Amino acid sequence: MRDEDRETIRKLPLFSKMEEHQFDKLMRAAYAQRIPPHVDLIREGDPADFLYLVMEGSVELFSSSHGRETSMAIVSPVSTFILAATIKDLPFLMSARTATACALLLIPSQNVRAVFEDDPEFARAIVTELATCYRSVVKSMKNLKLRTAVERVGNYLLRLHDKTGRERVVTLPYGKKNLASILGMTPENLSRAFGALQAHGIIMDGARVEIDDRDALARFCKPNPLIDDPRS
Amino acid sequence: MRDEDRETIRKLPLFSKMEEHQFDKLMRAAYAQRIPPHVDLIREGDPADFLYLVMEGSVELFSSSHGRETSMAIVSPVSTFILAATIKDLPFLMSARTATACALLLIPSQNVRAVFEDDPEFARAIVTELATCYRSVVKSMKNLKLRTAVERVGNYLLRLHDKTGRERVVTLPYGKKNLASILGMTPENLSRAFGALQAHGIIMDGARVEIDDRDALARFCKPNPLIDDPRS
DNA sequence: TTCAAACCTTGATGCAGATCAAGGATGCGT
DNA sequence: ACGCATCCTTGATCTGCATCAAGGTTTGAA
Repeated sequence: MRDEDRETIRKLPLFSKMEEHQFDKLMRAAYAQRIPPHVDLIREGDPADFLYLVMEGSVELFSSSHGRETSMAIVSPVSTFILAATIKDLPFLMSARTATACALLLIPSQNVRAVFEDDPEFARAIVTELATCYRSVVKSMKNLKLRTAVERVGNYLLRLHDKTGRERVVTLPYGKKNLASILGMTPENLSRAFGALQAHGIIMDGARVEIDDRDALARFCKPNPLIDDPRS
Repeated sequence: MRDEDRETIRKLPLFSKMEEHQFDKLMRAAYAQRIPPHVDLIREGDPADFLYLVMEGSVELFSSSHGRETSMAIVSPVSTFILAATIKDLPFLMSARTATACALLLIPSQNVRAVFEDDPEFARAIVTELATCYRSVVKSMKNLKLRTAVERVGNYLLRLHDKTGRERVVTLPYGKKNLASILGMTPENLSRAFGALQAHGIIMDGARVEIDDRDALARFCKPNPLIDDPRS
């Protein structure tokens, strides 16, 4: 692993307060990987042998049962996934695949659990991380159950608009097929949703989206901080 | 608080390993309440002033936004709710109301956070609790997205059947209106779902359900441990 | 016992979104 | 430039579930 990466990781809330030698122990056991897009990483039901850290790119968490499949969440840098399974030493509840090309860091679960037992600061940091994960699943469940497909797309655009400094034009960071899956709908429906939103302040042009009238968009899709605000 | 309750609480995984004086501190600050059914306890967006423990009865977590409402989870004894909000000192993401008459214990969040800082064993226990909560939300999201309404009802019956020692007859623990909400559908549809399941091994009679052919039921609604098993 | 209220069931209809199908557009290797 | 594959869009149809409406049943109070 490059020293630069090591420093980035060390500064993450999850690792910043732990003892140096414990951090060393984790990093020595860890290894970095670069993975192309659309590669399967883990399959639900498998034992949680590693804790994953997404350094670059994005990973899709999804789940399937008896022929149906659904996307559960998208993980962006820099954050972990399957922390809960790692800590409880239980099988994964979700599968994961790369959405884009990724740089990942894998830390053996055994080491994570060992340091978790030894280093109270690390244990406390894990609490915060898990609480964040928990709240983010709750939020995405609310997003899904309380909104129509068109509203979900609209709110997604609003968040994207915020993240990119409210430039007039935003560019979709994924292919529309992926995006549809992330937003919990089929590609066909995403297409129609974009079409419908053109009556509410946006202008579509391929992957470029012009936010022409943000207020109109917001009026239509009613953003709610208890669903959309990533900090709350 | 009665000594008996105190002992029950002390034995919960969340509290069993913490230091005695820290436990004392929490319990002195806590207070017990008995609440009738269908009473609102907290409203989403409010600050998380207390951590709640359900000692008896059951509590429904739900959420609403712009006129729509949806049930998110049901909390049964003995467990906590809104732990994540308490720890992070952020507003609730869900509202809560009693589903049945309840005995609750309220612990001021400040005290929880203080002990969390002081007692590493408590911090570690919170990790386990949060990981469990996280996994249970993921499971209910999968239940919701990967199954039809009829399948959800069928799997609910299978779980109920297990919990009551696989007696031939099970009794529904809630009114059907409540049950519908818990299972994420309208009362009308729950009725129809019970009707549909009579072709797959059950015989309905009001709140009594006769499990006539468990295998047929299971064949139809395809239980999956990664959704249904509460221990995994 | 009777009446009212709540609960439950059943049928008819409506809507959101999935699925199916086909026709562009775009990109890529040769 | 060509052919081919993938992606994206659009329209038609289908399905699951919600909604609306009405009738039946249970419960509890007077």
